Amino acid sequence: MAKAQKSTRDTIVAAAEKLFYAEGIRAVSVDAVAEAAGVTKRTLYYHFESKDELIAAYLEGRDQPNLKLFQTWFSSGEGDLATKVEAVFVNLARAARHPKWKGCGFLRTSAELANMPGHPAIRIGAAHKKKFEAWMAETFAEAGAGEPDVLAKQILLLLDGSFAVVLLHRDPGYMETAGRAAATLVRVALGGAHPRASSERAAASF
Amino acid sequence: MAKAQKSTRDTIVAAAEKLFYAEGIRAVSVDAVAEAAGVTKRTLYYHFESKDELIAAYLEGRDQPNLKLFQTWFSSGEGDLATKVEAVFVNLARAARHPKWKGCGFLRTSAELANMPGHPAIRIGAAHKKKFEAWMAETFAEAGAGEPDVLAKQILLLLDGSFAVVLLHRDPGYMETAGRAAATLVRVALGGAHPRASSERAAASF
DNA sequence: CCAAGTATATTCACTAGGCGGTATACATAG
DNA sequence: CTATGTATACCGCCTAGTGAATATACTTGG
Repeated sequence: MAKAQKSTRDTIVAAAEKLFYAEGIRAVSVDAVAEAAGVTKRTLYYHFESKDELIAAYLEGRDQPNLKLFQTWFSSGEGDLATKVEAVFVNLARAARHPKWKGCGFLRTSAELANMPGHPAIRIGAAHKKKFEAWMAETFAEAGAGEPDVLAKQILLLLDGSFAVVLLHRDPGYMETAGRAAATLVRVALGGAHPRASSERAAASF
Repeated sequence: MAKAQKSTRDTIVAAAEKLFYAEGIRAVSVDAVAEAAGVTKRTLYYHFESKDELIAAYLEGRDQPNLKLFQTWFSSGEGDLATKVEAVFVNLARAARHPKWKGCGFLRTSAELANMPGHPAIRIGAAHKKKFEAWMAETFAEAGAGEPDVLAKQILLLLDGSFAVVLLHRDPGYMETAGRAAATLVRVALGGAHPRASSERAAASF
């Protein structure tokens, strides 16, 4: 169903995605996107009201594919839950070794637009990360982990941390280190034993 | 030593810091920095060769103060090592609740300049984070933690992850969650016991 | 079954202002 | 009188966004 024939709008979004991800939002002009898409700027502005709307469309288009990718990586992990979580990080490290890798488009956009807190693109990014977190929380809950919501947030923190750190140092090894940390946290939450199993100190000390 | 009298150069850097941090690098023009500093653009270009050099000076100026702040927060934690590490995150959460907080200037800059990997500002940011990591590693080594270098990287990942996540969601609660994760990892590395104490699976499974 | 009309999609040419950076000249201090 | 620092004015280019005309595709009337 749905003809595969690429509409003009899709062509523009595809060009925007490539450029925005490679160069950054503010570094790429609307003219550049239009030229890369093979249309005039006026045509672009027929399909999008503003550059901001184009940015939003770019991220909107990355939401589902990215989530699917994480889920595929997770499923590919052979072993217990901790190993599957770690597999996400190992695969991410592999992806980060590709020369065109430039971090997480959602996080980079939120960094660039930090002075526009309500920007639609930021809301889309926030929703994307919330979906990841919800998926993780559900997975942990099914496995019977203590405080699955907290654990999900911690995995997200390690994931986004590795995006940020690897972008800065250009050393994907950090992702594998993050994966080990994630696996440790999962095992503590599951096997739950040795280091004060994390309950009943819910708020942090001071 | 060193007269406190603010030189023109320092005034410019101070103005650049305020604007770059609040609005982002590419969103702020050289004219805007000059005006905020109360000098003409030509004067600014007498003290700095280019905008890139000004960006580098901005981050250079944040290096030591930021590190000192982390160390102060760490020392303020009353209790064992894990509690002191957690204190860094708790204090960071408090800072992040300030309305002018806009994440980590180093990480945001590296996100904005992701298409210029060798940029001086990125090198300064990388060096800054390495200093943090080295300080953590040394602290953990003194405490006799297993694999202090790995643990230091994991704390850094949680720290930078919380910068990224909180910038996106505007929910400093994530920092406290990261602090709990950090404390757990420290306890596992110190008390070292229950969940396969992390040695001898150094590389990740596949 | 074709003509007229209309909605969609696209183009060229343009604006008004902002951008990083500079040529030149002037002040002040040693 | 020279070195350091500051100012005015400017350059060429790029920026997001637009006005008006046009081409294509679908409807509708006869």
